[in-house]
Amino acid sequence: MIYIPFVVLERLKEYRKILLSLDSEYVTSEEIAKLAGVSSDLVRRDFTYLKTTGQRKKGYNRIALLTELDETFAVRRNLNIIVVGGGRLGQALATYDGFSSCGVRVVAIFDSNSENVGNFVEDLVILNLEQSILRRVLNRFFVSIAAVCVSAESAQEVVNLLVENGITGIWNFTPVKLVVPENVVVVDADITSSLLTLKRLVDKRLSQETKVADASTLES
Amino acid sequence: MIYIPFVVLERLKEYRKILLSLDSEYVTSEEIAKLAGVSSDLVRRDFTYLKTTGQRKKGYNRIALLTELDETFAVRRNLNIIVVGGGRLGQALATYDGFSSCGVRVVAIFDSNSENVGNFVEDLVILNLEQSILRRVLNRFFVSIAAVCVSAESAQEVVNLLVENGITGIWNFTPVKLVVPENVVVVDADITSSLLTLKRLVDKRLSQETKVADASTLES
DNA sequence: TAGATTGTTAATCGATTAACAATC
DNA sequence: TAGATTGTTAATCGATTAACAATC
Repeated sequence: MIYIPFVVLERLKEYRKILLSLDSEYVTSEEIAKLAGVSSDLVRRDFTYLKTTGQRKKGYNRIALLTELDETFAVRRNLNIIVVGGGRLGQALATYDGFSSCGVRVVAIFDSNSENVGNFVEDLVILNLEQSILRRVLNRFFVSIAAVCVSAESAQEVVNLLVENGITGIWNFTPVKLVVPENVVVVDADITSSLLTLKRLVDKRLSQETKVADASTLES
Repeated sequence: MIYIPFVVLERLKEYRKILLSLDSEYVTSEEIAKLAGVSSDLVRRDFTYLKTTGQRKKGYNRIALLTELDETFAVRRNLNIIVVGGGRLGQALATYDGFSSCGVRVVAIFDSNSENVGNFVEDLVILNLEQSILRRVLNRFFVSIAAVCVSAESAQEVVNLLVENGITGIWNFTPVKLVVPENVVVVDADITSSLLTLKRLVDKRLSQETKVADASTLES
């Protein structure tokens, strides 16, 4: 597996999304660049981390690029995960359409609230988050990844239980900074981060508008 | 508003999360650095973008730092948004606990599926996504931001409608690359991006394990 | 052919780290 | 005081851009 710098990976994901939105046979670095908001030089430079090469005057074969990007992100490789937390978010996640096209399968959904246990979320029954059941599911389906959608208050406790029972990857949908052993990986996915980006953008725009208004006032 | 580079903003969000997870009066750059997985030099350098200064031998006042970070991300400033899409994800978002502490209020939830219209999501009724109703809500509550949680298929169409009616900020929960006019901002929030990060990490770990296994095989 | 586009080298720019004086 | 920690300067490192030869 070739090492690819973090910033490049982030852009490759964006290029992938762009390629999925197009439908022509060939795309040029310039086309991709425009949609991604970067320079075409950067796009070509990023593609040097891939094996796929372009054709002069034509550009890159869109499907070939997509295929390699899917390999880069292991899209085709099947991955079984569990969802922990049977609230609205957990349910939304457990039934997320996009998983099938990314090789992800939710094999079970857990909740520690006995009110939710036993309820159906489409064709999955919410299981009691309890050591023996958890272990059986993890072994049976070779699960090492858990999507954690519980309340902020119980997040760390739940994660501890998961880790004790062999989970080595946490997909963290809570806003909590989780503490885990070295061998466990946390990928943060809660919306706070993008929310703060949004709020700063709105705030920036407001202050710019104020500036513009001030300027016009001065001019008049 | 002081300009802060993108990468620094991303780290500031992480520091904020870390500071929220601690409870001491003072924190040192070293403590934060350890939890964030960066060097303490970098933390101090990042803090030069803020007005808050530390105290030698003591570190930084945690609350003072948090207060300034909250200002940086406009956490206290109230922002009214609408949620578009009344499915599981839309419902999860409309009832998201974290909004209140970030100054965000969901003032309405829309859906174009007549089956969902009229249903309650806690104390909000799902409204019909229709121009006249939309306009009235946007004017009444001074809304410029819409969280879009509709299906991938209808995403672009829905966004067009929103933009035509004055929405200038899209919080995009669909995996679609949206096309919008220049004056409209899109902040992507769908989980595909973090999912691909997760899958690559898992894949990397698997290939490392294979390598280790190979090595031991060779040794034996 | 001429024009368009890739792929790559060299130059620039920006971000991180190393180092350390200041000082609580 | 001595030790710990900040804040900043200088050195390094890495990432982006500029430029252009190759060529379809």
